[in-house]
Amino acid sequence: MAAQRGEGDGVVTRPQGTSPAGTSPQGTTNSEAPADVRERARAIPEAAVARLAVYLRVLSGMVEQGVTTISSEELAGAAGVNSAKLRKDLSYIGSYGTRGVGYDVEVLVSHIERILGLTRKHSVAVVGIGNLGHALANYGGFPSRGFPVAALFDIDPDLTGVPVGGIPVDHIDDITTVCAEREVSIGVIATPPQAAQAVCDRLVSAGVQCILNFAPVVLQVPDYVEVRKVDLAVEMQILSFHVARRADEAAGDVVNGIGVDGVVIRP
Amino acid sequence: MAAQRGEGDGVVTRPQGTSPAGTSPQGTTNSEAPADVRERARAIPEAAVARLAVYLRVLSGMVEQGVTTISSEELAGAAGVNSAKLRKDLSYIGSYGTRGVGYDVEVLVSHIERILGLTRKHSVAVVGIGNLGHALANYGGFPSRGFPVAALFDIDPDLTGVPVGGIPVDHIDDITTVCAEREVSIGVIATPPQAAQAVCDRLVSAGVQCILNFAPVVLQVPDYVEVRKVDLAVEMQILSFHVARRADEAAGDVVNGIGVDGVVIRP
DNA sequence: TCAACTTTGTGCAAGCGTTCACAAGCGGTA
DNA sequence: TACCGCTTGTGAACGCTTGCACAAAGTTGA
Ligand SMILES: NC(=O)c1ccc[n+]([C@@H]2O[C@H](COP(=O)([O-])OP(=O)(O)OC[C@H]3O[C@@H](n4cnc5c(N)ncnc54)[C@H](O)[C@@H]3O)[C@@H](O)[C@H]2O)c1
Ligand SMILES: NC(=O)c1ccc[n+]([C@@H]2O[C@H](COP(=O)([O-])OP(=O)(O)OC[C@H]3O[C@@H](n4cnc5c(N)ncnc54)[C@H](O)[C@@H]3O)[C@@H](O)[C@H]2O)c1
Repeated sequence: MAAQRGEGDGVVTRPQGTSPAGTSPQGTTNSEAPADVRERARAIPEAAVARLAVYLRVLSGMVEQGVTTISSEELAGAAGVNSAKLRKDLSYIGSYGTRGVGYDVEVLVSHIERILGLTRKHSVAVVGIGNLGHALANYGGFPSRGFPVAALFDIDPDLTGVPVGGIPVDHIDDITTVCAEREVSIGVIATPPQAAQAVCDRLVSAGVQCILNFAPVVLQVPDYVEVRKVDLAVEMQILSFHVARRADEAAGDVVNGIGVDGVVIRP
Repeated sequence: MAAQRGEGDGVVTRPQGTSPAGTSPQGTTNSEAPADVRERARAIPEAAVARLAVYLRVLSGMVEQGVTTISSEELAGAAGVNSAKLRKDLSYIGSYGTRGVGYDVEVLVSHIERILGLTRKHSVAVVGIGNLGHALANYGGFPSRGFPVAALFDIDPDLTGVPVGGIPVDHIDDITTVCAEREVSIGVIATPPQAAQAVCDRLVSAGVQCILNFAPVVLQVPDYVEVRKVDLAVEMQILSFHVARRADEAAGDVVNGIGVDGVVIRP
């Protein structure tokens, strides 16, 4: 079973856990034209991929503001990273900058989109149309970024046929046919935790190979399926850890009566 | 400004970006009793903290099932990690296992809770009671894990006073007084992206030092504030990247007519 | 054309995090 | 008590990620 990644791995983490759990044994390929692109894509570190998505969002904003050129320093500032890291990240996808000038925003956007596979459409299915499922189905941020929500599923017969965010809910039992019909490539699990593994299994047998899981459970999937998880309780607990650590530090400083300079708990 | 961590960095996380951007200069503390606990807490890698939260969830399930003792191998399986990693993670918080036997589930639970700071209560405020905010306010998983939702805020006057999930929504202008009154320690941002930085600034001046951000923006905060972000579009794009990579590999293999054995795209 | 200046792309070293592998320690058994 | 089998805890090696620092490569202006 493949390990799943997410948040802090923050993360998160990712996240966060980042070993590319044997998606495939390295087949020595040696075709001519697309080979370098493939090799390159394969070589991009997971951490860099996550940041590329962030750069893409920032750059899209820049395009809308009419910015045509940007330096690594500026982009790094806007994305909240070190500029050396940014340049290294961009170097994984090729050399598209101009020394002395910076990067052409549109060129960069199109190359990042290419690397992230955003030139294809990725239809999304949401399973579990409860509180969270409703929010996801209504969320405009998915379709606008190339991830149209194409199907909704629930086990509750009262929901079947009811349109949410413009799409009628299908019964979970129809998952295989509907997913095939609408070419769903990403499944989102928003069911109660008890149902998550079963739903996951059904998604996998329906041919879905990418899963985003909101249920607080560790899903078991075959190696060829990619799972990412979003676990809000875990996020909260990481924040809690930092609160505790900071409180302990403060307590220690008070005990010592030292009052370490530079530490500002609340300025 | 502190960098913010989240997802995958995954693995996330990171999850992902994981450098402890100078929350404080290392003050050399040397008090006696609690010093080792503090030193230890400080030394736990972020990635390990995220996993400890997962172990805790799994262990809580075990307690309910009446399991009293568990080996690293079993727990690792249930948490989806390698058993060596699990043991190392647990070693960061101390030596509470019994060689030849395993770990006492309840002992482990209480120590992880202590390290994660879950012995204190962490009140949560949600800002932006729209689609997502409603789901979060109604989510039972927060209070049940020691994160009571104590306040809700929105800018929409029509929402003010309306109870959501049992708590009446307050106007964003009252954020400082209400947060102080209810001792809010974690702020959750679920507003549109345009409003996120302003909301973040208000949370920070209200004394909130931990922020969980759902808006797709990079927040700028002072060093002493801890930000974690949940960015669903980024998660989707990471999944998309893997689809693309896999498709490229498959294409390459087909071009070569090799058909690398062991690669199962869809079994 | 040339020099001064700006910014990219990257080799390299240091720092983390993961994994291996095994000694140390514990419980059970004869 | 002495032995055996099992499981923990961790030193050490490895590999990924980060950040520095600088040569290479471009622009601008004279
Ligand atoms: N609400 C939140 O803000 C939030 C936050 C974080 C995580 N989560 C997690 O997301 C999941 C959903 O949360 P929610 O608050 O929307 O719960 P919910 O109870 O409101 O909704 C769950 C939905 O799933 C459906 N369902 C149940 N079993 C199913 C099955 N086998 N197949 C298909 N559908 C099924 C139910 O009919 C219901 O409509 C939970 O696992 C929860 O822990 C929720
Ligand atoms: N809905 C989702 O499933 C989803 C998923 C991922 C990310 N997000 C992100 O979460 C955020 C919220 O999404 P949503 O779908 O709930 O949006 P929404 O429009 O339904 O809700 C936003 C709410 O924020 C309130 N608001 C606006 N400005 C405010 C301010 N200055 N102070 C306080 N409140 C303010 C609005 O009145 C509204 O109630 C967005 O940034 C979105 O990108 C949403």
